[in-house]
Amino acid sequence: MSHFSIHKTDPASRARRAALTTPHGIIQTPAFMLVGTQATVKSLTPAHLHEVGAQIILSNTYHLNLRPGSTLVKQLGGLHRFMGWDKPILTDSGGFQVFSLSKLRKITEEGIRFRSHLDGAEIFLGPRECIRIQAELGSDIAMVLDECSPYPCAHEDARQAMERTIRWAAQCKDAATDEGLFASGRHLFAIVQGSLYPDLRAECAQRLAPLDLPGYAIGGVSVGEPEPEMLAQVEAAATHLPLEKPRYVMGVGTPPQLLRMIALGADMFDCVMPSRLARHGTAFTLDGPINLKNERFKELGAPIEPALQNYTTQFSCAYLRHLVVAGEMLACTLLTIHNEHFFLNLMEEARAHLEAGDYTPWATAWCARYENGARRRES
RNA sequence: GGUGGGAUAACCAAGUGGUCAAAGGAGGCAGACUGUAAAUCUGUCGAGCUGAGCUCUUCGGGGGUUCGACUCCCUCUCCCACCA
Repeated sequence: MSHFSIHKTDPASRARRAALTTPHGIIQTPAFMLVGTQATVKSLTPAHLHEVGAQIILSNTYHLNLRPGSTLVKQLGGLHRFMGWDKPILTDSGGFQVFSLSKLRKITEEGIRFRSHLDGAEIFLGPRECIRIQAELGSDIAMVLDECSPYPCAHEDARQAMERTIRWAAQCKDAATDEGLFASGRHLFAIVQGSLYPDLRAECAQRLAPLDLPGYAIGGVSVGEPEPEMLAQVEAAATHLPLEKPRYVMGVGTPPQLLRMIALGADMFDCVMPSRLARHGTAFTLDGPINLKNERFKELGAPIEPALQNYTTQFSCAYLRHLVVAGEMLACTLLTIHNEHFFLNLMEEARAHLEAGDYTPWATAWCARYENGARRRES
């Protein structure tokens, strides 16, 4: 029996309702993964994670290797035990840091040489290192080392990054086999690169498919390009990925973007948006995001979103605004609970509508309300 | 009673003859944030005009010197310190 089973497909789009089995449990898809880069979803405890309905969280190879070190985590019983989270964990490879810490790195065929953003020490991350670290962390889903192109990017440069990503993917697969990753039921996902070029996206997806990995990701999106271009890249890659494997779009997106990518056949997502915006005072509502720092919430006794039930919605906008304005740390926790719940709840509804067979009309109406609400506030 | 120090934008605080509507901070109001070097960053905050810009009113009160004063002089008021 496969680790990925598709239960239902949407009659009006390429969306599908499926489930992905990992050593720490089954993930119902479409799924949103909370980002816990440094072995914590900022401001939340594992109890909160369960409460908001998290099925799986993402953590990061680069950061955990720098501090506290993957060997230590392994000694202490692995990442799950270390952080007190017993459900699945996906670890990002550090490939994205190639992009986001670009001033501190040098890329060669062997891998990436970083200057630590913490103390400037030089560190090397190649395919083998990257897999070894993720194996030590004990992640359920490891990611291959990839090279994320900046935006904009010349076709030739994008091709080179793509070629390197494909070579590294094969090396990562070998390393993962050697580490016994697959034997223990853990997964390795390859990553499609190719920047904004549909031909590269298609080629990359087609050339990665024969590796026959447990899943495929679409990377290098939402790095500054306009939304239509981002969705076009997802579509270009997704249509050439194996139907029977999970597809994970890395690092996105806004709620409407998630629904649109589901329609393009994407199954998994992760994004810092709900937690970061929470820390910056923004809360998600069915009518678009609101900035609680705004004066209009000063005396508002209503909850952020009356249609949603979570720990935070018992409080008034006025109270939450007060916490944000006063710089209280509880503001971070409460708003993160709400925002993460908002995203996870959206995925739950999407799954329900996929099962009911009315995903496309539902998603269209949902986006219309969200985007009209946001627009109404702007005017 | 004497001597010295001080009063700057609704708060703190620089400036000490023109480049000052006046640094900086705090605070207010808005904006950004998409595989987290982010509880971060950006803009804006005397008034009026839609505005690059222009006009008007500001540095305790009053008077003076000067082409020109937040900056110099006189005086008054209030605060602070020390001496009586």
